[in-house]
Amino acid sequence: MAYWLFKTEPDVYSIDDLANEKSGYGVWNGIRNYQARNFLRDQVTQGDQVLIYHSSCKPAAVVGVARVVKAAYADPDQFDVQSPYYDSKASPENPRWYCVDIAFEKRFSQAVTLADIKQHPELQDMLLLKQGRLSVMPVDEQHGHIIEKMAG
DNA sequence: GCCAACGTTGGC
DNA sequence: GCCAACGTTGGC
Repeated sequence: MAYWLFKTEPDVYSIDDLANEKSGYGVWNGIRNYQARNFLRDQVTQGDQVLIYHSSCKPAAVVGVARVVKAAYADPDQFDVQSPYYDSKASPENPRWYCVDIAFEKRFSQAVTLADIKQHPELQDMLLLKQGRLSVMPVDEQHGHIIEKMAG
């Protein structure tokens, strides 16, 4: 069972928005970065755990956990001319971008901030600290456990 | 609001 | 296919 970290800007879509989805799950779409796309398309599996990370806010932090309920499928927004995520080079026969469905699992009583992670000696190897701009990334299982423990 | 990191675009 | 210019992300 793999761990992932998904970033989101809480102003756009927060963990509370995910928790409040009437359908019981949220569509994780709008990923338009090839490295993140490849993880999403090729490796994110139903049942995987996802650390939800709020970015571009004070403080940036891992705020809770979700679970993948549906593996990658073509992101419908890439075909929607009205959508900001529209991509003229993508077609249903040849999709370029993918999304997954995730279900809210829990919100941490205590968010684990980026500063907390930077201070923890055992978390120095996290991709989060090495590649700041990646929005979907794998997390070592040990690292995931440490973060869950820090959240109390 | 600034700026570093880094991905993408486009001219050659 | 190289690389400069440009745009975006995201922490501070």
